[in-house]
Amino acid sequence: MKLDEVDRKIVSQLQIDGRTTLETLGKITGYTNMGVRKRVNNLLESESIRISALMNLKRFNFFLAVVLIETDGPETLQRLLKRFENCPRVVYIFTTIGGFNMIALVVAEDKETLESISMEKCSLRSEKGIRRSEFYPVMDVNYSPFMPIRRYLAHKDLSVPPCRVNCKPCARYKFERCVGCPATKYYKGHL
Amino acid sequence: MKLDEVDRKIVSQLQIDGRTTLETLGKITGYTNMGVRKRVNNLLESESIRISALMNLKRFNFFLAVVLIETDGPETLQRLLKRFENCPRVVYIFTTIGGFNMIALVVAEDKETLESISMEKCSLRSEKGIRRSEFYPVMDVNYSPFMPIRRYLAHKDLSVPPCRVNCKPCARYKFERCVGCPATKYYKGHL
DNA sequence: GGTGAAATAGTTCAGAA
DNA sequence: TTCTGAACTATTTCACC
Repeated sequence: MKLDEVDRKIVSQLQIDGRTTLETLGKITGYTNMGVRKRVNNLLESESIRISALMNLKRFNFFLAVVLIETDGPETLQRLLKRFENCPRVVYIFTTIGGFNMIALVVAEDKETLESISMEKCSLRSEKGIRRSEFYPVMDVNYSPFMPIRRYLAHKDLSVPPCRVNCKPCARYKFERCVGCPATKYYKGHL
Repeated sequence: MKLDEVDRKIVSQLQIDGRTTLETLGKITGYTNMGVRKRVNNLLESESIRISALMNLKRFNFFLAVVLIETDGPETLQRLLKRFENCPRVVYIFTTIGGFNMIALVVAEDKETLESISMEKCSLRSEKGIRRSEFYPVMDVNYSPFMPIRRYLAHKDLSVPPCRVNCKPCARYKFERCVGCPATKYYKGHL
C-alpha cells in the first residue's frame, strides 16, 4: 500500500480525530467531500486503516505488563496463540526472532488481577511447553496512554472464559484477589 | 473512570467502527441520538477514549521490533524519553520494573531501516548510560495488525530529525541501507 | 474526482422525568 | 441532572458527468 500526499493528509487528520467530517477533510486536502469520501472508503475497505476507539490506560487505571516467552517449539506457540485469541486481557502477541520467541502485552484492571495473569492457570506462562518466561509490570506508558484494548467491554455473559480456564475454582478469584475474566458472568471488576 | 452498561455499549461499538453515527449508537443503546451524544462527548472530552485511525502493519509492510533496555539510572531513562518523544518510529515506550527498566516498540518501513534503528546513532541503544539491551524483530503481530502509529505521515520537511541525529552523514543512509527519518526532507521511503 | 439534489445525521433548546 | 422531541443546520450519499 502506497499513500500519496492527499492520503497522508487524510490519515494524519484521522489519527488526530477519527470522526473528522468529510467536509473538513476536504478543506484540508483541497478536494470536495466526495473526493475525500472515495479516498477514505478505499483506505477503510482495503483495511489499510481502521478507525477505532482507543482507551486511556491512565483514566481507566489499567495495569499493563510485557511478557517474554520462550517456547519449546512452534506447536506450543500455535497452541498459545489459539488459546488466547479471544482473551480480553491480551492486547497484542508478537512472535519474535531471538532468545524469546513470543512477546505479549497484557492488561488488567488492578495489580492483584495483573498478578493473576502472571502466574495463575489462566496466564500465558501456564501453557505447557514454555521453557522460560519473564514478566515486566509496566510503570508508565510514554508518549500516548491510548491503547486499542480488545473486547474488554463486550459480552460479560459467558460461563466459560475464552481461554477455557474457569475462574470459579481459582483460589485468587475466591479470595477476591482477582476480579475474574471480563468476558464471563463471574466478572467482578469495574468495567 | 467508571463505565455503565450504556457507555460500555457505546465504546464497544466505537472500537469496531469509530465513525458509527450517533443515530446508530442510539439504536444500539436504546437512547436518542442526543442521549448518546452527551455520553460520547463526555468520553472524548474527559480523554477517557480517543477515536483514531490505526494503520495496518501488514498492508503497509511495516517491520516492528521490541527493544529491551536496562539503563544505569533514572537520568538516562529520562534523557532517552525526552530524545525520542517525537520520533515517528517509536510507537510506545514502557518504563518497567525488573531486570530491564524500559521496553520500546519501534517500527520501520523495511528490514534495513529497522536495522538502522537497532544499531545506528539514531537508535534507542545509542544513548549513553545503557547497560544492556536486547532487540527482538517481530515476525508476526497476532490478533490485530492495526496499530496507532504516531506522526509517521506528518511534516516531512524538517532539516533535523526530532531525535537530533542527522541522517545525511550516516553511512547507512548514504548507501541506501536506510530510508532516513520520515519527519525530515531527507526521507526517501514510500510513506 | 466533481455535481447537485435527496436522504441522513447532527445540533440546539425548551421542557419533562 | 439526564434525557426527549421537534425544528433547524450540516453532512453524507447516490446516480451521473
